[in-house]
Formats: sequence, structure tokens, C-alpha cells
Amino acid sequence: MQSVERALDLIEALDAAGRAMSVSELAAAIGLPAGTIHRLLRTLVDRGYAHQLPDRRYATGSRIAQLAANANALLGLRARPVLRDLARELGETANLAMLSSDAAEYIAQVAGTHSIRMFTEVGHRAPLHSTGVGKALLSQLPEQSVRRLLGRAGMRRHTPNTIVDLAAMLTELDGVRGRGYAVDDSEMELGVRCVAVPFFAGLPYAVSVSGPEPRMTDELLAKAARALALAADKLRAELDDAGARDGPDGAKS
Amino acid sequence: MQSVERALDLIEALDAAGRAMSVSELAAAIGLPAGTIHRLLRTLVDRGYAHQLPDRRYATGSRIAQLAANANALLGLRARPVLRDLARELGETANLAMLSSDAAEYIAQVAGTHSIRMFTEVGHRAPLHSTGVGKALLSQLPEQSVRRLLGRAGMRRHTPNTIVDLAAMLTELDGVRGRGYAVDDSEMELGVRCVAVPFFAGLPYAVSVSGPEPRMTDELLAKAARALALAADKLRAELDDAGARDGPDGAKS
DNA sequence: TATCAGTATTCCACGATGCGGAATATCAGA
DNA sequence: TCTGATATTCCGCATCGTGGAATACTGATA
Repeated sequence: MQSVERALDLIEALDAAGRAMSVSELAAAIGLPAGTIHRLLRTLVDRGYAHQLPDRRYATGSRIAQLAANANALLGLRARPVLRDLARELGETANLAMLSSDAAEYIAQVAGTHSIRMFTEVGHRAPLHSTGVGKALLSQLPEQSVRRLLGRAGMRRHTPNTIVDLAAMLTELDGVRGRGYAVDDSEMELGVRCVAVPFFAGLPYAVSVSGPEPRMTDELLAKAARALALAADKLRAELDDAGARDGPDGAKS
Repeated sequence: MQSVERALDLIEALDAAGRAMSVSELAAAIGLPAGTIHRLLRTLVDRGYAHQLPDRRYATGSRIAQLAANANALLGLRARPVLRDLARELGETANLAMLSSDAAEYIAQVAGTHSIRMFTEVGHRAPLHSTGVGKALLSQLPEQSVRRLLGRAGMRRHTPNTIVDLAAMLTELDGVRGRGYAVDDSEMELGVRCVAVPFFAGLPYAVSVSGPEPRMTDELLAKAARALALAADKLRAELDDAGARDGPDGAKS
């Protein structure tokens, strides 16, 4: 339906900009006359999906944040079967995290089968530089974005292993891209190891398993990396509803 | 624009349900023929705003979560001027939090003017039962929802002052409703006091100031409650873009 | 203060797109 | 296999969305 598509194009243009836009800017971005843009915007503003600033520009409205309150929880539900299989297969706690502003936000978790298990609260936001999922998320960004995010968030030392030097981090991220997975080797918390695989499902995500160092042997890490790569493929297919429109991304494994 | 309104009605119906719905259910909820609902849904599914389960039902799609990544940050920006005035007027750290699942999520913060200041990371999720903002958020919910949320999240003791008994909490929330504000008196962290005022802007929110106990005198608490009530009115007007459609809620101060 | 250029907003005739009812396909349960 | 309920598709029609043009608004400049 043409008019609905156009309204959604507007919502997405405002989101992509991350700032207020004028009618002319939106008209140029979407390729429609100003009058049409304005009529669509009127509906979006009436419904709270956009709001207008005093200088006549428009920005994303609060209704999106209201809808969002439930959206991550629903994604977490959809990811659970994949995480459950991972936790069962590897015996360690499986996590799903997404890039949220300048942090890694955990949106789902399934505990491992051992008595001593990792626990990270769903909704918890972890530093990008010192966690496996964080490094997996960063590996998906251009260097410029990495510099901006880490510059803003800082690179605080959590343990003697934490990478706190930007150049070292950029090198580490090259390694992540080459291997296909990131490792947190007691960088966030002493005695905790984590391996994480990045995937893109409309946003950067990472799926990981984490556990205590004595159990997270190099052999398990290698096995986990393979299982995580398969899980990432499944999660990409499950979590990117809009991806179906962009072509067979699922084929790029 | 009729067709855009109808598509947004669908998005909101799926969100409000928080679970998958059939075409018939959606048709009944919105009051349109099944064929019309189906045509709208096809566009929403194509764009990732809805997704279809194998049993033919539909649920919120992942595109909403993708949009959400920026939405809270934008709300935080819009709230800043009000929080800045509060921090300047009272000298203590001002916070804005929203109800997110079963926690209070901080979406904006402006530090106070003293050398020793409260710091809570934006995006941090705090327990509802043991924080001022959490109790302010809960005070806006029916008892049944309070029971469900606290049952699910638990009521863990953080300090000797923490309320860990449900009946005591329900009584406390009655008090919050009567006074118009909630107080955290070393319930989350010893030596930290917070006063928070609830408001509704499409979702439950709370605006608060917090500081160390020696500075958070009863006199300051009373003064802060008054300032916070005014701030809540401003924030309600600023953050509820969809509210304009529902009538003059701003008049219910 | 007046003017002007750029931009946002409003108006309107027209036809394309969205509409709803009916036909057809699918699904789950007996 | 059959059946009833429901989802999906099809199609004629008219209403709603369209884009161009007219009008209103704004900020910068003289």
C-alpha cells in the first residue's frame, strides 16, 4: 500500500537522521513533493510518531519509544529457542546482545547446565570495549564509528587484561573480523571467559556463551565459535523481519 | 490520512496485546473487514513492522526494536532543559526514568552542583521496589499489575531499609498516591535519599532528584517535591506527542 | 521597519489507489 | 476424508490520496 509505505519511509528517514529534519530535507531524502510529505507528517504528528520543533523541523516522536518498551522483550522471546539449544549443547550460559547507543544491551539469556553459572540481567548494558559481545558489536562498525563510540564511552580498565588503548582495540577488532568471533579473556571480570559472534539483523547484534575460566578451555572456545556461527545465522533469519525485503541476506553465511 | 491511520492502529493493537493476534482478532479490535486488515498487514510484514508466525497469527516486528535504539536517546535530549533547571534550582542530581518491562530505566540525567554528586548511568535499569523512581512508577499501576511485576522481579533486600514485603509495599504506594511523590530513604543504597514524582506520558515516567543523606534534609525533600511536581507537568507536555490526540491531559495537574 | 527569498502550509481538481464484499484456499479437528 | 472457521486473493468502483499551484510564514538583510 503506497501511502503506508511512504509514511514508514518518513518514520525511517527521521530515525536514520537521528536529529530534526526540515520538510525540504525529507522531500529530497524520500523523493516526493513537499505537499505530500507535509500531509503524511501531519498524520504522524497527530499520532505521536513525529513531533515538530519551534523552527518548523520535524523529529522522531515519543510514540516510537512507547512502542519500544515491549519490542526488545518480544525479540528476546523469539531468540530463546536458539539460545536454549546453544546452552544445552555447550553447557554454558548463552546470551544475546544488541548495540544500543554506546553500550551492549543484553536482551535474552539462557543459563547453562552447570551448577556454577553466569548470570547477567536482561536489559543490562555492558561496556563495548571490555566484553566479548561488545567487541563483536564493534567489529561490525567502520573505524570512524568505533573511535566516536569509544571516545564517548571511554575505555575504563576493569581488570589487568582489559584493552584500554584505542590502537590496540582497533587491531583486536581486525582479529575479530578475520576469525569471525571475539573473545573476552578476563577483560571484564577476572576468571570469566566469553566467546561472541557478531551478526547484523537491521542492527548489530552478538550471540555469545560465557563461563568460568577453568571450564572455558581453548577447546571449548573453538567448539563454541562453530556453534555460535550457526546460531548467528538462525538468529539473523529470526530477528530481521525487514531483511526479507532487502533480498536473500540469509544466503551470505 | 485514512490508510496511514489504519496502519498505525494495527501497529498499536499488536503492541498493546504484547502477544500474537489473528486476523479476526485484529479485525474485531480495529473494526475493519478482514480483507482490509490483511492488506495492511502485508505492507507491515514486508517492512518488518509485523511478522507472521507459522500458525498464521501476527505479532510486532523487529523494525520497531530497531527504531527504538534511538528513540529513548531523543526523549532524553528533550527532557534535558527541564532536568537542568531542576538540578540548578535544587543543587542535586536530577533524573528521568521510565517503566521498562519490570524495571525502572534511566533515560536522562543532569548532575547537581555540589562536588559530591550522584551518578547513575543512562540506560541503567533499577529495581522498582527499592528506588524512589521505581515506587513512583509502581504508584501508577493497578494493584494486580504491581503484584505481577514485583512477583516476577522479586523484592530483594539491598539495605536494612528496603521494603521487601508486598503488603507493606502496597501500603507505601497508597502513601505515594496520596502525597504525590515517593521517597527512597536509604532503601537502595545506604546514605542515599531520593524523591520522585510520577507522571504519565503514554507510559509511566518518574522525575526525581537524589543526593547524599546529610544534604537531602526533610526541608529539601519538601521543596524538591514541589519543584518536581512542576517539572513533571512540563515533562508530560514535552514527552507525550500522542497525548495531543487524546485531549487536554495537561490540565490534570 | 520594510523587503525578499526560501520554505512551509493549504487548497483543489482529478484519477489512481485503497476499499469492502465475495470467491477461493488453507488449516485444524473430528 | 470431511467440515467449519478463518485467512487470503480477486475485482469493480468510488473515495481518498496525489501533485501542482496558490498562499502564508520566517529569518536575514538593507
